[in-house]
Formats: sequence, C-alpha cells, structure tokens
Amino acid sequence: MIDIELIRQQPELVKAGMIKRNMQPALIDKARSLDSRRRELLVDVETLKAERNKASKEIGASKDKTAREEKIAAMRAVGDRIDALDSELAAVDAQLDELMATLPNVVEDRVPAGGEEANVVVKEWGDKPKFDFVPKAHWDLGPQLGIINFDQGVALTGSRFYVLSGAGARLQRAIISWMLDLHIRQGYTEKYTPFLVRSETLFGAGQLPRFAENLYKDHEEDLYMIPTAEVPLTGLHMGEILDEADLPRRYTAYSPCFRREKMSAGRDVRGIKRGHQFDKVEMYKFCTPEDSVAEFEQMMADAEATAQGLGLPYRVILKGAGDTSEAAHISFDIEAWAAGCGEWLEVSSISRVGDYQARRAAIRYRPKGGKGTRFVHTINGSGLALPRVMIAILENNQQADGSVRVPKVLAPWMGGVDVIRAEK
RNA sequence: GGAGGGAUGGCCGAGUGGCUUAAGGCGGCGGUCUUGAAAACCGUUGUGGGUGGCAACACCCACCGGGGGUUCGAAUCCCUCUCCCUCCGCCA
Repeated sequence: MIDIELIRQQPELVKAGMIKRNMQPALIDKARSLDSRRRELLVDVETLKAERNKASKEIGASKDKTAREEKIAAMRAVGDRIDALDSELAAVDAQLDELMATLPNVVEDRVPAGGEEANVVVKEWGDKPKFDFVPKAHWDLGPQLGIINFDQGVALTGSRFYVLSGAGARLQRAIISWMLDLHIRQGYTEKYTPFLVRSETLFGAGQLPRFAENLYKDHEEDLYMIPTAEVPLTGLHMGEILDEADLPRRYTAYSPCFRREKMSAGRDVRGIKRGHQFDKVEMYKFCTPEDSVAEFEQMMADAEATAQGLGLPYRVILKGAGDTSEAAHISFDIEAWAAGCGEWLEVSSISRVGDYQARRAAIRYRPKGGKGTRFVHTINGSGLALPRVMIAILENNQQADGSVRVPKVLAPWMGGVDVIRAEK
C-alpha cells in the first residue's frame, strides 16, 4: 500500500510511476476524489457525533425528566442522520480501500520504463562452461541418471509435477542445507513457518487481492498454500510495533512454494523449470528507512554469494518497471546460466519494498528518542530457487559419460558422493 | 469432536449501561536526591483518523480480539466469527 498522503501531495509523481509500469494513471485521480469525498463526510459525521456525545453526557447527569425526554428525542433524530452518513462513508471507504490495495509501489528513478523488454543486464559473473560434446538438457539428463522421474509425478498429481530420486533428492536437500547455513553465517536467523496461511497474511505481503487466481486455496478453512516464504516471513511481525533497537531483523527460511502458474500457463513446460510446487530458501529483512538501501545492497551480495559458492555463472538484471514486483521500489533478478537448455534461468529476485508491505501488514517501529511510530521497511530476496539451481548444476557440471560433478561446498551433505552416476 | 473458561494500553491486571477523559502495577521517559549509580519520591507516558496552525500545539472522532446489533449513551447487554486456556474423547 502506498501512502495516501503521497497521492495528496505529489499525485504527478505517483502517476508517472503508474505510466512507467504501463498502468492506468487515471486511478490516481479516482483515489484523490474518493479521498476528498471521504474527508467531507468525516467532518459532517464527526460534528454530529460530538454533538451526540455531549448531549448523552448531559442526559446522564440531568434530573429533570421533561428535559431528558426532549433531549433523548432530539438525539434520536441526530442518531438517524449519523447512521445515514456513516453508511455513505463506509461505502466510500470501501471503494477507496479496494483501490488503494491494488495500487503498485512507486519505482525508483533508475528503474527503466516498460515491461520485460526493458530489463537491463547490469553485471555478469563467471564463465560459461565449455564442452567437447553436446551438453544435454536436464529433462534428458535427469531421467537418464535416474534422479528425476517425470512420469511418476504426472501419475501422482498431474502435469508439471515430478519425483526426485536417490542422489537427485539428496542433492536438493544438500543445497537447501548449505544455503541455510550460509545465510545463518551471513547474519540471518533461520525460521520454520507454516506453509498454509490466512488471507490477511497474504494481503499483508501484497499477494492478495492481485494474485488470488495463482494461489492454491483450501475453501473449507479459508487457508492458502504459500507461493513463497516471503509471505509468512512478512507476517511474522504483522500488527506489531517494534523497538528501533530490535532492527534490523534478518530472517531466512526454507519452504516449499505452491503456484497455479495460471498467468504463465504454457511457458517453460519442459523439465522442472516451472512446476506448481518447488522449494526455495528465502531471505527477508525488516529495517529502518535509513538502513534500507544498505541492507538491500547487502542482500544482493548475499544472494550472489550463493550462486558464486555453487560455481554457477550468472548475470544480474535490473527489471523494467512493468516487470518489477508491484510491492517493490526496485527489483533485481539473478539469472544462472544453464548450459544444456542454453538459457539464463531466473533463480533469484531481490526487491526493495520500502514501507509498501509494512503499511499493508501494519508493521511499525518506535524510533529511539523520537515521537510516535514509523513504518518499517522490508526487503526480500530468494537465496535461490531450488529446481533452477538443480538445472544449472546438472547441466553445467555434466561430463561426457553422462555423469555430473557435485559442487564441492555440498560435500558435507552428500555423504561422500562427488559425482552423480546413473542409478541402477 | 464434546463441556467449560477467557481475549482490556509496550507488558501484567481491575472494570456487568452514564461520576471511566479505562483504576492500579510493571516497563519507558523527564526530574529531585547522590561524587556517580541503585533505592526512594515527584511528574509524564497508547494507536489511527479529521479540522485549524508555518510550527510547537489545540480541538474533535474512532479504537477494550474481528464483524454486526440493542440504546439518547456500550469495555460492560445481545448475535456471530476468530484465537487462547482447562478437562474429556480421538489420532499421529
């Protein structure tokens, strides 16, 4: 949620942001007119309520029966007018809230206007591997090694599901453990959260109402399966007022993620690139506005360290406004090179969210010495999405005989397996 | 699943229709005392919104788990939902 005050004071700035994202700037004018109508109604209804409060107090204190009866009758009429104005106000409030809930965050100046086509490569790291044979794609390599079984996933659940087996399952678990331990060393506190959350929690993180159709829902209980650990991590301090001394808070969490992928139906259908269920290790920070740029840059470095540690060549992308998360001021993606399918795969997205989520989830802090409360700033980033990391490792580290070298850092979790060979 | 009891400010906790502008305590902040600190004492201390003001601030409205209702007036009465606790049952 953006600050209504920003819309009042600098509507043109907010509109410019909408235009950069290819969205309708007229929505800002709509918000302004609803806001001013709301304030007119508030003045009227609050004046009447003040009158009623005063009279009610007098009624309570009065001993004169006739005077009491007269006042009660008069207040009955005032009460009716209050009811009428209140319901009109509630209608305006509901419209304004609904609109505000859908407005995206204002992007930074350096974010290019336009959608995905406007994305800019800002950095490349590592060398693409060279082969003296034709490298295979993981959808061939995985089944040949016996570590990815697509048929079983389809039989169990349906398309875009798969089963990992033996060294494949172990490799994924090793990456998760290594990443969590790395993030802990980087100063994050590990969290294990529910993977089912209420709608309020999703609203706080900005997933609802916009992504409703992309979420799996238990209709009986009004619970949703999380699309990312960012959701429960945002919710950890929902409704709280933190002390400045407690900031920054840096969390990391492993979780499975569930997405219907309705919006990208038909894309990336081969292999394990875009399943309905995937695992991810997430990083999340709550900090003061003053610290948020530095904490964001540090998280970028922390995410890059995971790709570097695994020896994955990657590039960093500054996302175009239309492709930037609606909650974010700015987002960078980390894309790992996958030699077999010959693609850059998005393995991480790091976003500086400002107070957008904090407003929605009511997460504030008390500034040291200062008065009142301020909204915290939040930052989120994936410490790499597992299936795509698996793809990059398998495809980049494959050898002529079809075996795959395991990155050295994973050794402690691989039980001595340094090369994955075809399973019997 | 069954029965009962709860949810009050940063925290604990009183409060069953108008003397509550939510008692009291803890914590926080300021002060007195002290070489300094502790203790003691005094004062102060919620959130959101609106109006006016350059501003410090002033005034008003709302908020006692969420939503709805009764009433001139609700923390208090009624309905409903959520969550927590105790006991029983069932299951891992």
